[in-house]
Amino acid sequence: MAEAFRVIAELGVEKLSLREVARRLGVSHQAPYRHFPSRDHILAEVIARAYASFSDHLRLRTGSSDAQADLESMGRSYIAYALDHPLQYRLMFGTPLPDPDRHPRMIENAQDAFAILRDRLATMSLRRDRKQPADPADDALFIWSTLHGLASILHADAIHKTDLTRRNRTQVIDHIFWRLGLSLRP
Amino acid sequence: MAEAFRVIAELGVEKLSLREVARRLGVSHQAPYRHFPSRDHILAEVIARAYASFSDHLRLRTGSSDAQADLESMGRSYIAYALDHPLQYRLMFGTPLPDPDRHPRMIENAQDAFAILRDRLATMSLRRDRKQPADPADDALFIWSTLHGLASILHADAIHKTDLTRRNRTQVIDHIFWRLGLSLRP
DNA sequence: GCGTGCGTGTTGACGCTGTCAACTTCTCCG
DNA sequence: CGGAGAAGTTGACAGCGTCAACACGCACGC
Repeated sequence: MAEAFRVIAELGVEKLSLREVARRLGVSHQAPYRHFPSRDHILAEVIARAYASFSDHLRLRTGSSDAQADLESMGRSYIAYALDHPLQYRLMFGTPLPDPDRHPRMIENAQDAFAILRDRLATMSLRRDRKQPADPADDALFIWSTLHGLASILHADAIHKTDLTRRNRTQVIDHIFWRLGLSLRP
Repeated sequence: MAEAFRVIAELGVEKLSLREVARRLGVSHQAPYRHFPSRDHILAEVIARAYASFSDHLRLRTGSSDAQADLESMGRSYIAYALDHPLQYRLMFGTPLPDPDRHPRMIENAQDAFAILRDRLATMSLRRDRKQPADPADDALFIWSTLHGLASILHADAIHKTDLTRRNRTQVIDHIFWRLGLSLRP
């Protein structure tokens, strides 16, 4: 698994091959096949671990008592993960996933990660306004959308250079969090 | 090109192969090579056309005089394209792009699409509040983030079934546009 | 009128990949 | 002690991208 991840890091997902992994480990090209039914199963497992790592990162965040501050903390935690672990983030959200029906563990971990955000945001919504009529999951999706979109754009920018590159990233991020705060203020 | 796109539609990007395209067209496996230097060049061209199609779709939108309504119109136009052309959208934003440095045309078209949004939003920002200190490009990025995030989530949801599937998509979309409107109101 | 590029297509080969099958080796437990 | 099963190995096959060499046909300059 570790070697597979290293191959992805060095050569990219699409260049991941069982034979390359085996070669690096000094074993025959069929040895990995004793542990994974197919190449996609290796990839699915790598992605599943990325989701787990992402979930852990979100869970470990220290919560704040103020709802607004807590939201920002969670959002920044999300973005921080995306920026600190670009490879994992791209694997989770920027890569055609191997046939999900065949890899339930991967999907479970993905849903788990989203559940953390949704539950956190749901309680925060309630804390902010007890009589809020809208489904808190809708707000969770709204925030998730913005966070994911921002992370994706920051990544894409890292690859091909839009004119954003020269702009100060932190300024853009701050601005987006400011707007996000505005939209959720009662 | 058309056949290549068809192959992607039927079998997925990762299964696109020059030989398959040639086979379907009834020519030898090397014939496509006379028109494209490599497989990545075909893919890059398909993606470049997707960006062009996306730009056209955004440009053809009928603008509105009211800034708020115009924003919503543009946003819904964006989401409509993502939902009506899931394949193109995934090619542009959900696939590891072939080495961008080697395919400048693809990047140009991508930047063109973003420029449409940015320019539109910039003039709208000015119309809404002439003394706004923040860089309108920041707002453009904020909105782009939310739109792109929403589109990505709607797509991902179409693939692996999060619990969102049962919820009413239009309700979620409406809610997000409502929040987006709130965040931009002066 | 004729030759000659050149665009297009073809065949064949190479090394890479995933995957299947058969064979070996080792370890552990009844 | 013997056998079962896990793990590794070798060999094969088809599919892929790509390089090289060869074949056709049309359009243009002498």
